[in-house]
Amino acid sequence: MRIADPLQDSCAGAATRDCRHGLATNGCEDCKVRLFSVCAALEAPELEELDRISQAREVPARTTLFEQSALAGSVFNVTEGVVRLYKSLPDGRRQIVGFALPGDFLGLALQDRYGVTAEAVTAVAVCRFARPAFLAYVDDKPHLLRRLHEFAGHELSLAQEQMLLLGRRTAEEKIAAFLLNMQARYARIGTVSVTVPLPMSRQDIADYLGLTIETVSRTLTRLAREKAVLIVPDGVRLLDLERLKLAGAS
Amino acid sequence: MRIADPLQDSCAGAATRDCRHGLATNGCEDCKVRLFSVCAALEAPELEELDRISQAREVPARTTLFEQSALAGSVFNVTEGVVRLYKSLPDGRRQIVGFALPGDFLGLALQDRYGVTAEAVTAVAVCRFARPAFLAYVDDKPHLLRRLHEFAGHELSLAQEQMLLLGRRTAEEKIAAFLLNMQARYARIGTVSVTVPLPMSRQDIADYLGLTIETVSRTLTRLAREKAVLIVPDGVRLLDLERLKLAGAS
DNA sequence: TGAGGGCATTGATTTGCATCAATGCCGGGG
DNA sequence: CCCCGGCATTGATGCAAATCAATGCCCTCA
Repeated sequence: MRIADPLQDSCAGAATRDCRHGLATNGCEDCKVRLFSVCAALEAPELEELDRISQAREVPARTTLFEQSALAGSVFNVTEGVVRLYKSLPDGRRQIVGFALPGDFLGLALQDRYGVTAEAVTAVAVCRFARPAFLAYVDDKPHLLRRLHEFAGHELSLAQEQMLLLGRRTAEEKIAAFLLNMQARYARIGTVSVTVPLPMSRQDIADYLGLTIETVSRTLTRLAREKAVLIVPDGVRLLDLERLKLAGAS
Repeated sequence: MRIADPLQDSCAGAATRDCRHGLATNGCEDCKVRLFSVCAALEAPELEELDRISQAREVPARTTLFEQSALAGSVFNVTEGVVRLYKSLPDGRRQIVGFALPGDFLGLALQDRYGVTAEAVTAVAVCRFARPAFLAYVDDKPHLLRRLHEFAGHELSLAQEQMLLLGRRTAEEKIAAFLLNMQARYARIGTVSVTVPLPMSRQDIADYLGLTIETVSRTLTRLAREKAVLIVPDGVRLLDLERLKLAGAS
């Protein structure tokens, strides 16, 4: 099966990264570069152990990786594709709390149950760790623990930023912030381009920003009409960054 | 100075808790019970070291403990009172991302800058740790690191729940969920009562739930009119829990 | 090739909450 | 005692975004 590659756009040459477990940036045969990985320096014996407890897995779009309130049996590192994380209300209302891109960890909260559901938006490749093995591996490595903790802290910061967005920003500000944020995230994993890939549906974007599909669509077309963006297949080209930053600034 | 005590309400006898640093539940002279503290078992020598790097502090209402994007120099544990944590937009819009009650930690994200501003809502007592000392103390104690990490994971879960609330719930659902949540939190620190203390202003509640003061006020009076709650000075008495849970359930 | 389903766009209309505005309550200070 | 300022409540009105509804554009598949 061919894996959809969100990195391919305008970055074909440099996009050949396939770190299997996302935990190292050096010493690992499989790893090229992963700037935002959890641990920047693991030694060879540790890496071998890591390889033993990790398991690469590829799944097609719309696959559920784990479900909210299920027993948290695995920790995942996304290596290819996009995953949506969401919570649902009994009546079907949905809030996407984040999109995981290559390099992101899932289930790191280290609680006994998952707090969200994780679904592949595109075809996805992940590296799976059995939780007990992962915990055992991590437990006597303070530098790794520290790093994981910082990672969690960063996640929390992002969540708080998203609360500000959901609670206090207008539709246009939400869209602008979302586009700029996606561009920044793709840039970090190697896709530097004014064209931001948007592999998720309008419904996903709406459920992430606390809007409806119609409002997302209208706001995007308005931004396009005003020459702030250009809507292209599966993405958006950012034209007037100043205009967007004006709306989306933190 | 007399410290305002959110625990006093209907719990006068059991409310004599004054854990100075919030990091232990046994072996510590100063500690009575702190069920949700970070570490349930620290040994005597470790506690002495902890005491050396901690510093009790009492501040009046409206004091700023730290400001968004300031260098994170301290970690705090709240021992008395209520603290609001918020982010602001340049034009003054504000989103409160959480209220810290006794036992809660502030600045645990372990990033070099604070992501939010922390202000005392009531008079507040905190235990302050210098960050470098705290990090040094914690660094070679894997069990503590683990516990801190779990703590951060829990925070993240709460943040995600709040995103669902901000993005997808109606005004009435937001208020109901808020009241039930506050009751649960006070119950955990010893105040078991149908009367939930609300030491923060309507503006604070509005900024927490992504509403306006007027909507908060109207929704509360509607709930009161419908006999779901009874509004009392500095708080709300919950009358019809079923009705509230119907609206506020996760 | 054309029926049918999924998704996005666009328009018309409604509505939940915000905004604007007035009043009331209370506590502190002269 | 009364004035004042801060906060909460309540009512009238406005508006941004939701809802309802129609259309179009791919796809896929028979």
